[in-house]
Amino acid sequence: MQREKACRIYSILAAEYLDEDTNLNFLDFDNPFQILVMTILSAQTTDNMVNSVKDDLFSKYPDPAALSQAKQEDVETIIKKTGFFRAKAKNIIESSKILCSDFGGEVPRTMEELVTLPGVGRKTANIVLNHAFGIDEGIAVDTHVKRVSWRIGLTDNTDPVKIEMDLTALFPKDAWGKMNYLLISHGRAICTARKPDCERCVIKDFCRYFREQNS
DNA sequence: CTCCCGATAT
DNA sequence: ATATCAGGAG
Repeated sequence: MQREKACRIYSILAAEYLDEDTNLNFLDFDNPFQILVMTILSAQTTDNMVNSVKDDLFSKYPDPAALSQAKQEDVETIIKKTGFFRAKAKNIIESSKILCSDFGGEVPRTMEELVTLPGVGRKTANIVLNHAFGIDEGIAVDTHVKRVSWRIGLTDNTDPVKIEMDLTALFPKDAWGKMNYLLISHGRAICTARKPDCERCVIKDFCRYFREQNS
């Protein structure tokens, strides 16, 4: 994929999904601690499901100090709807302990430090860096970004790290956060996993998958 | 690679 | 009934 073509795709998607008021968030957070915890909870569930437990979770555990001392069973009950609740409860409690012991109770601002937290991989770290601190370290590659960028032909890889390298090479740095948002928006609305609605797709003329379906 | 796990769409 | 959802750890 050439940069010029990628840039064209970006422009079309931006016109479709971005306006001046778009905040680029799917998770409803108030501070870095919240976006960190909520992104850990977002694995293999919907953003709406994570947003629905926000108030119950943070009214009881508003900061790392409080969550680090929580009973795992109590946290499990609150976050159960998000799935993987035992592993996630353990991870957000343990991560809170590390925030207190190693980072002065603050969310660290580097990739290397963030991925030391249990439940935090490269995707979650990229989300925290971009949304909490406005840092474009890379592009968060989740299931939507992976599927849509592969279908379009922005990448030929299936490994998330390689996909991220392809995408960051293709787009200017100040577009990385927006590209993540655009690919997810398009993946949810049109380029769905099961039955993509190619007829209503605004970038079908640039899409490898659409071309192959009609050949 | 498997496991973690509930809610929803198809 | 089964695939899928803002993934990560072992």
